[in-house]
Amino acid sequence: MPAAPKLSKRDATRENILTSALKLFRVKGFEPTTMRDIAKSAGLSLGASYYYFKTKEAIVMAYYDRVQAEHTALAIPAMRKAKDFRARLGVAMHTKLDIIKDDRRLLVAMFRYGGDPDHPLSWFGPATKKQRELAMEIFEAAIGDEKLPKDVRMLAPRLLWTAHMGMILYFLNDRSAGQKKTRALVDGGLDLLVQAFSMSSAPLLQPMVKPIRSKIVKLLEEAELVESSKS
Amino acid sequence: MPAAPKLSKRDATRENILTSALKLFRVKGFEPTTMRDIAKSAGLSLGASYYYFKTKEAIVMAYYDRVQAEHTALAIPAMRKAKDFRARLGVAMHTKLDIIKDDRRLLVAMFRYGGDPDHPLSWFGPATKKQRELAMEIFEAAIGDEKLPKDVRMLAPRLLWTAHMGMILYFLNDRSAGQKKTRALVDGGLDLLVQAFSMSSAPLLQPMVKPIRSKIVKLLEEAELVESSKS
DNA sequence: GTCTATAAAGGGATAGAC
DNA sequence: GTCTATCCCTTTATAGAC
Repeated sequence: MPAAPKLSKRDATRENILTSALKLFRVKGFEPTTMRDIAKSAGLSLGASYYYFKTKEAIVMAYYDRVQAEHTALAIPAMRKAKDFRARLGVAMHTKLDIIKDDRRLLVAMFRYGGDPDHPLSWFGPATKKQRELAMEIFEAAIGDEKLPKDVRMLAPRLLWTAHMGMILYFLNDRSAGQKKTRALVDGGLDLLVQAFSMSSAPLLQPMVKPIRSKIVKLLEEAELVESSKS
Repeated sequence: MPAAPKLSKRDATRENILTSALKLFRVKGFEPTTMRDIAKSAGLSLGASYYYFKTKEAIVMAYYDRVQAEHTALAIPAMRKAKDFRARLGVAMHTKLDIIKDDRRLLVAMFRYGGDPDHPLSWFGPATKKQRELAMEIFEAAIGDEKLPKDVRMLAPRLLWTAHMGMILYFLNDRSAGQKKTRALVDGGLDLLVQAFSMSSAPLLQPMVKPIRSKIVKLLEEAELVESSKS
């Protein structure tokens, strides 16, 4: 661990609030924890807490920024040591679960405004853009130089990001011990996915696969779910 | 239109509140509309409104019950007239969009607690079970007697329900005029889906397809995303 | 059973003083 | 930057009118 960087007073207070809030969220859940609880636990007034975090959800956002940074720091080096594509994908997904494993109660808040395009915390809005990009970089790295058709290569990071969102949704609802059902689903899902990738580039299957691939690409481009390749 | 069924006073008042609330939600959105607004607009006291709807979300739930009933009433007869599987699927999806087309602002409230297993309005909870089942019955009917492998046949309604949830999520975020991007995505998506179904049962492809199918079934059963077939 | 009126608990968010 | 006071809201509750 590097010498703890001297935190400005501002950052120290922020950190203090964040830590207190996460502790409470983990124990009581997101909704039952009030900003008054958080302020008290951090030894601050309610107003001061709002000075640092404009909304309760903003605290969860700050937590999630940290998750993303941690995920990058953990997954990228570990993937370098992984022996193949399948292994890299496993690392990408499982390290994410390792990081959030105790935080099901608080992650629900992240899913709250996904469907609401008018909300600043929408999944597709600018407030969450950096998080999306960071996450997608990890999947980018997981693919690495795996040999894939160009269009599949282009789609893959977003596909993996979407699968990873689904994984988190399943994880939130997974009451099995240690969320082992999620772990199993990830492993089985990735096996299938890798098989699909390899089929997508198998030379013998190209006559059947290629027109399907281009239909998919066209559909997603028109839906603006991926950026158009010709622009 | 059949002679308006005589509503009990209770039902008339409920209806009145619901109508007033929906009007406000459509104009102002879900969150900015207060129960006070709704009560005033319905010409009732705040207490009376709460007498009929315990929470603000309960109003949206009542709306969604109505959507489901309407969807059944609209889609089932229309599907009988449709000429084939693809057409029935198109009817199932597009009639849903027809019904909710002006209600993007209020449907966001339905997505709010989807990821939260502790919330009564969770997507997977008992409060929303009847809605899920009603929706799945429609997809059941859309499949009809289409010739499909037994395992695919079993999975298909849930697959379609999931796709339909994705459609709604896209729809909520679709700012194109008349949400025509959603319509196009549905059409293209269904074309691909039907192609996938037909490949799943094509005799020539069975050697390749069958092991994949059983892997998928096993995975979903273990994840309890479908009920086990052997029980 | 249906409703009004009213109060009050409790929480998110903000204004403005220090 | 930090605090107190305050606003407005959801929700619960109560007492009583019809």
